Amino acid sequence: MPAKNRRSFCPVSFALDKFGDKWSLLIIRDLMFLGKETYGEFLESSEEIATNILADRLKRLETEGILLKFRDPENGRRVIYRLTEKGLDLAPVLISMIQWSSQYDPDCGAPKQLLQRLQDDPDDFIAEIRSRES
Amino acid sequence: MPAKNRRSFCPVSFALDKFGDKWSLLIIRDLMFLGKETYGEFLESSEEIATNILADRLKRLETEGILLKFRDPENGRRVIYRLTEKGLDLAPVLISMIQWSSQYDPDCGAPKQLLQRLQDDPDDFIAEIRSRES
DNA sequence: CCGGATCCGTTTCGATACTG
DNA sequence: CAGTATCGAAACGGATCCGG
Repeated sequence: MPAKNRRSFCPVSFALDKFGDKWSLLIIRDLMFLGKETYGEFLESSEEIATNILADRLKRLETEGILLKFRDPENGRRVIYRLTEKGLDLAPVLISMIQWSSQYDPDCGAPKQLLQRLQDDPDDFIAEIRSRES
Repeated sequence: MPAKNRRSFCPVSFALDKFGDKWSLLIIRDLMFLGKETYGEFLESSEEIATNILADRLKRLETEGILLKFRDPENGRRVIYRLTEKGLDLAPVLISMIQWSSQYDPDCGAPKQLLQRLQDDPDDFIAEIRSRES
């Protein structure tokens, strides 16, 4: 049976407060699964986020400690965004969303190979995400 | 390395389109973890959703096939909402959000016992959610 | 009463144009 | 390339009303 003290159960709303809008998780997906890391690359995503919204969400996610921002040491004009540990720890959330979507829309674009791997050994996949540099 | 065909990778946005707003996942949480099943019970949640927003989200989630609505056979005036299979299959998403929140805010209200159980044997917990009647 | 629908002031979002 | 500024559109929240 469910918990009695309903008032104090708010882990879901804690998470939604951090990334529960229309765009934040898409940015995190870009970083985690599509290897993107610059403002311009996020803009290229098929969902077509507006520039002001993107800037706002990047700022908020940085404030939340989910991603961090720094200049490319090899190209001072390039700004790079990267997931922090806290952001990388969102991998299971993204993965379960991808699995659910694939179950109910097989044509949603998740590669079969990726799905198989996520099912067989998700921890291995997460480990790879973490180890990825540049 | 990330996939090349970025255009066609949209499982995350598929999911967000279904429940990626401020309220839908909170309703699903109420159904899945707090044993709520009526309009009035959803209104009592600490996030204080407005009546018009609640009605709209319930309708949308029903349209998406995530929950269904029917009259209480034992009380014709009572309307009951319940998760469908498709809705129950969102359990891993909710669970990973709860785990993430608990990791970064231990005071967010997830009972230690629940967390332990989710970590030890999540499938067992999901099975219980599924088997729950009334 | 319960489960909404309607109206309306306010906040937030987002498309576009523009800038350092 | 990486953002701001502006301004109309949409969503939200609160109050109130309505039907069974």
